[in-house]
Amino acid sequence: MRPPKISRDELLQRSANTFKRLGYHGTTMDALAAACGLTKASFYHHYASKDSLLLDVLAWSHERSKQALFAIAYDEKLTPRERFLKMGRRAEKLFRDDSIGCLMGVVAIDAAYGKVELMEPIRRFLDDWRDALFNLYRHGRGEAEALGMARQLVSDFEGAILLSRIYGDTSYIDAVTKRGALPIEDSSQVA
Amino acid sequence: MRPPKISRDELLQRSANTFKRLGYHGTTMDALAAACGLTKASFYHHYASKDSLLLDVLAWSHERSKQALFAIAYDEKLTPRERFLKMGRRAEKLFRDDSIGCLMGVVAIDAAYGKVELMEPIRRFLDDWRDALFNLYRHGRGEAEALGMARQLVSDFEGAILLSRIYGDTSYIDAVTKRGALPIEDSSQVA
Amino acid sequence: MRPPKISRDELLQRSANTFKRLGYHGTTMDALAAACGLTKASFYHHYASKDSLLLDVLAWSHERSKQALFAIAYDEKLTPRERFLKMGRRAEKLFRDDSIGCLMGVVAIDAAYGKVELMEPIRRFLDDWRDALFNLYRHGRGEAEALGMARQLVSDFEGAILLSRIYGDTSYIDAVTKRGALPIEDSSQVA
Amino acid sequence: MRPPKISRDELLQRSANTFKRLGYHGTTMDALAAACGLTKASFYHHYASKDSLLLDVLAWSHERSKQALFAIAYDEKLTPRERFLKMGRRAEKLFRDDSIGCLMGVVAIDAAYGKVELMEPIRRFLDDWRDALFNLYRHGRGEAEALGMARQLVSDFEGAILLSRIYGDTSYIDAVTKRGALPIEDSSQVA
DNA sequence: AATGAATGAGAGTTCATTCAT
DNA sequence: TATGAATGAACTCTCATTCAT
Repeated sequence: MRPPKISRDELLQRSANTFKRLGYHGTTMDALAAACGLTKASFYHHYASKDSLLLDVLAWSHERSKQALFAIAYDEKLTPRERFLKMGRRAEKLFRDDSIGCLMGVVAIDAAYGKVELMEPIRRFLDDWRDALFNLYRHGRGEAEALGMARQLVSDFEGAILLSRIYGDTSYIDAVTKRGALPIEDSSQVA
Repeated sequence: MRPPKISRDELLQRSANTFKRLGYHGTTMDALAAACGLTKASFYHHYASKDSLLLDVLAWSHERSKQALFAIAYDEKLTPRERFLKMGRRAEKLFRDDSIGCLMGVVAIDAAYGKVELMEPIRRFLDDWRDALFNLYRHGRGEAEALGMARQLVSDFEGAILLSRIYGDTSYIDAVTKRGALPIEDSSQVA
Repeated sequence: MRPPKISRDELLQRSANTFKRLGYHGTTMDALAAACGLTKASFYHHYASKDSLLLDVLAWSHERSKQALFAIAYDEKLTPRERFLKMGRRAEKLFRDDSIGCLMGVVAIDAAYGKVELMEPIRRFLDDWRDALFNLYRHGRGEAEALGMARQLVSDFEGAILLSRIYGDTSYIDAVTKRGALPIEDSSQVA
Repeated sequence: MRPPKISRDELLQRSANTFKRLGYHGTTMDALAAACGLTKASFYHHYASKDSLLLDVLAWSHERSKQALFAIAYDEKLTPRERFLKMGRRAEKLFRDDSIGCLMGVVAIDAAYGKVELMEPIRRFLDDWRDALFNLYRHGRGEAEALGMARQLVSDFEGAILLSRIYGDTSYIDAVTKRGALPIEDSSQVA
């Protein structure tokens, strides 16, 4: 049988970027198909509907962030401070891919109003991010305080990503990273 | 000539809320008309197009924030700290109106990709907000530092508004206010 | 406001004829719109979907048959035999309109498989037709027998309409009328 | 060269049933392939197009009815009356296969409007049926009268099949058989 | 022969906008 | 100004058919 013109992974990546750039409503099936080098009809061979595609894109995007971003927080080869700074650099890179923005934030604003099936995956993504940061903040302070700081940091990052998009300037993300690193004691000193 | 069924101000307010709730692409002319108690055709007596309406809505929203939010920063009857805390309370109220969100952020994500005529008003809004905060941070520190803090605070607020929308919990906004107030010395002590 | 290009009644009539001629699946929204002198988009101003139109068309068609066909069976100014013959002539005319066929039979074959919301209106139509014929057969024989005869006559008519469509020859309908009239005693003789 | 997964006969049988159930327009190539346990692409190795398949299905269905139904009329081992009653029982069985309906009637209503290439095979089928019945009615009456009776009986059967489909009750077919048997003198008496 | 992938044409539907009273 | 009706363009999705292994 004829070989696929695009792999599932590539398709999801390009669809994610398209959704991120244009928003859910702003993204047409034609735009998605074009981004994947397919015709509209061919695209439906891979996904039965725009909605089901979005759900898979959200799941794929979450998984990818887990591996490329959140996992850093649990990398025991680095000090907490190093992990945090690495996460900041990685975030700046991930959220700059193709266009500046966070797919989850975009969908939350653009399509998710009152739709539980979309809000839930988005919240799970943010929860995972928060938990990763919490893991870096927990040392040397109470759980509640660390959790509050982690929550706020996710919020800070989302704001920075949004402002970066608006001003076309990713320094907002760097600034959040810098500020967030301050309360993390360098473990090498501790050790 | 019949009298208008709805005032210009009321129409802009309701349109702003509808855009904020559903996003630009998610808002249909039918939804706008319904929100204003008009038929779609009648709505066009007030605004010639969805785009021109949006521009007016952005301007109206900016003006409103100027008076209701940014102006607080220049109220000499209050100490800087009092002004800041009042701005935080007012923000929490404004961005919770009808649905949680910031119209500017919504439009930036949903409709503004590559459209200068939309990005410019949005940036001007954020700049004004930043300037207001800058005015509270300038005392007792250098201009550059104060400007950086103000810039970051706007970003923090936008992130908090987004997370508040996603989690249905405006405490994110309060947390930003609380943290942002810390570096502002209480003028009453100073005076 | 602009005057409608077509009345509700005319629209339903023309839609009914189009469905009857082309079947449900064979009838496109374009065909319906063209039959009514409207564009496809304008057609949606009158009906929200092809399905909801079909339901209204079935109801309209039923009502029309009630008044133009079934009512004859209860016209006390005529003898039962006269009524029956008049019904036959009217049927031949109704089911020849625009194209030979019975809308209910067409939809039953073309769209109704397993769909209760379509089968029910179709059955109610046939039941009303049967009841009308029953009213003509009940005199001089038992209820059960008359009911059986009426049921079979409806079946006969539907078959005749189908064969008339296939052979392009409405004499099948006349033949059913002639045969069905035989067991009805002429009341004038009775009186 | 792999052996075919399905025989030509089986494929035609299943396709016939699918067309009968869903109508021509309602039957998709996917539905046909699924009914035959093939993929859509594989199905095209057997038939080049939906239309050419339909023609073959009509021919196959005609041939099958000839052997299983019409031939009974010429079985000299039975009396005309016995033949007729056997035909009725067989019809009830054939037209109940998979779903209640007559493929020819379904196609006539659903796809054949104005298409000679479809109407002709359908008419030939009905003509053959009529001729078979004519063979049973010719004894003891004029040719013209017998032909008229046969024509009407085919019409009666088609109506009964349609009503059976609509009401989910094959007793309509039995009733037609019973009535149609009356004018056939029992040859055993004659012989 | 079998099949997963691809596709042009078209179907049903929505939408921003215009018309005519 | 208000509004029911009308509409071209575009959108999501389906379908019969073809391609390439």
